[in-house]
Amino acid sequence: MINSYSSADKVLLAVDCIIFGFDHQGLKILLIKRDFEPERGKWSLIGGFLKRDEILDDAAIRILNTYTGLHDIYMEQLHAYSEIDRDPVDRTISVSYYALINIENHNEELIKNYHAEWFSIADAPNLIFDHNEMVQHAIRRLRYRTSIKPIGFELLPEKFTMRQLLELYEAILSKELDKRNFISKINSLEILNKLDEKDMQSSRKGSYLYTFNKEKYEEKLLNDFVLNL
Amino acid sequence: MINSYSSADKVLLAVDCIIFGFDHQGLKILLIKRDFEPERGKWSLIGGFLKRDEILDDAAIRILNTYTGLHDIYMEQLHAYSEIDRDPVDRTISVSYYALINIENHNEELIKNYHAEWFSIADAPNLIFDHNEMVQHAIRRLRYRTSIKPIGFELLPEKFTMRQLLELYEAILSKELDKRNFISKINSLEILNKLDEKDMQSSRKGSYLYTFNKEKYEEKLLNDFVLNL
DNA sequence: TTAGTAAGTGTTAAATCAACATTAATAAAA
DNA sequence: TTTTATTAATGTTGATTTAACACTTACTAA
Repeated sequence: MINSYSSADKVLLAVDCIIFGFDHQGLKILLIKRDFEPERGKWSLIGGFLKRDEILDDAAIRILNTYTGLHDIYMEQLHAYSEIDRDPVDRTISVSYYALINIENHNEELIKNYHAEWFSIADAPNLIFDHNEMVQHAIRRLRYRTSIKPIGFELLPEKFTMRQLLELYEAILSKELDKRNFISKINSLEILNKLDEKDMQSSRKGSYLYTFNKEKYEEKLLNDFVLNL
Repeated sequence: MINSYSSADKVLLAVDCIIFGFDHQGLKILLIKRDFEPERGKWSLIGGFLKRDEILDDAAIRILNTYTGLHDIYMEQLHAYSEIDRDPVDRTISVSYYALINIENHNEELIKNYHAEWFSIADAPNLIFDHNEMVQHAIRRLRYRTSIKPIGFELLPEKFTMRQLLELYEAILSKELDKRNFISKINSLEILNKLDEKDMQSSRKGSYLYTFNKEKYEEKLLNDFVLNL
């Protein structure tokens, strides 16, 4: 009988988070050095087990909060991984989530205590289980997301320069973009506020700072568009 | 301790399949009238439980085969659903898959025995649990898929007319398409073989039959493109 | 005052898209 | 055999979008 609750096998359900951040060095992910078995001492994604009274989205939020201290983070479910021996201890199915966070906002204390660390995508260490695959999958998804929704609000500081935004897009898409075309395409979305203030760090001339127009940004988040960069 | 296997709760893991078919009436899904509790007698997606020695993809294949007799079907994982009481019997997380099948190829015997039936998307009955949501989600995904990969090979008979292909796209995207523009865009993909044979059912003039060029089709499946219809 | 550096800014040719109507082929009916 | 009815097949054009490209400006520090 195909549909029998009694004969069905129960499994552990884990949640693993691919946490993306962005700084002057590019796109990064937050990894943790495991101090528990199995694979103690190796690097892995941040994860945990689903609780009986919890939905997956909440488990992802809880896990992210535990390790970073952050609330109200943009997260999206990605995929369920179910290879039989993906976790050697017990049959565990893992549902991956990716999160976008502002790298400056996390709780450094917490991160240190958990032996977590930011790695540039390019030189991240090898990860346990199928976590490398999860990361690759998440990058593909992030790239896709970038083509149909605005991005940056979650990853950039409140005030940022056009160059920072450009470099964020270049990091995600991993290709060079034409500065002038980029600016006019971004401007056509009408999601930015240009401030009167300049950032004087990067050049003698100084570059104007921008913020996101939260209302318009969120409207665009809901209604997908096509952004050809 | 956040990472403790012993204290973690195990759950049932189900797989539910949104099975799409296409015929002269449009896009359809295969539903089953449950003859087991809970919700006996109501309509639901075709589903089952994950077995201990099975990965999710294989469970989906097994379930689809059980109800339709079909092998080698295009399937894709969609999403994991985890609301606490989504299944009233026991805590069950369900991973949905969508499948594309040629509606003429299924095993009618099997389908009848299981009280399964094809419904047009538009007038499908209300479904149990969160299955309505799963269907909506699957339609959105199918629509997206259609914009970046070729479609039709899985859903149409081996030989088909340009009109059938057009109507398939119209059904999926639920909008009318310009025939001439559609044809030239499809032709530019170079995935069709035009046969010397005509289908005389639909008109006095008769319309040319096409087949998919399997190699080129599969190449396009791998390398996403943008198809603006 | 000068030199150096990154910021800021528009134009154009090429490609793509969207809108649109007439002729062709055939079978059935007269 | 001719006419009629029906759907299939086919290209052009103006509008829009995209991609490529280089010089001037503003400011600081020497």
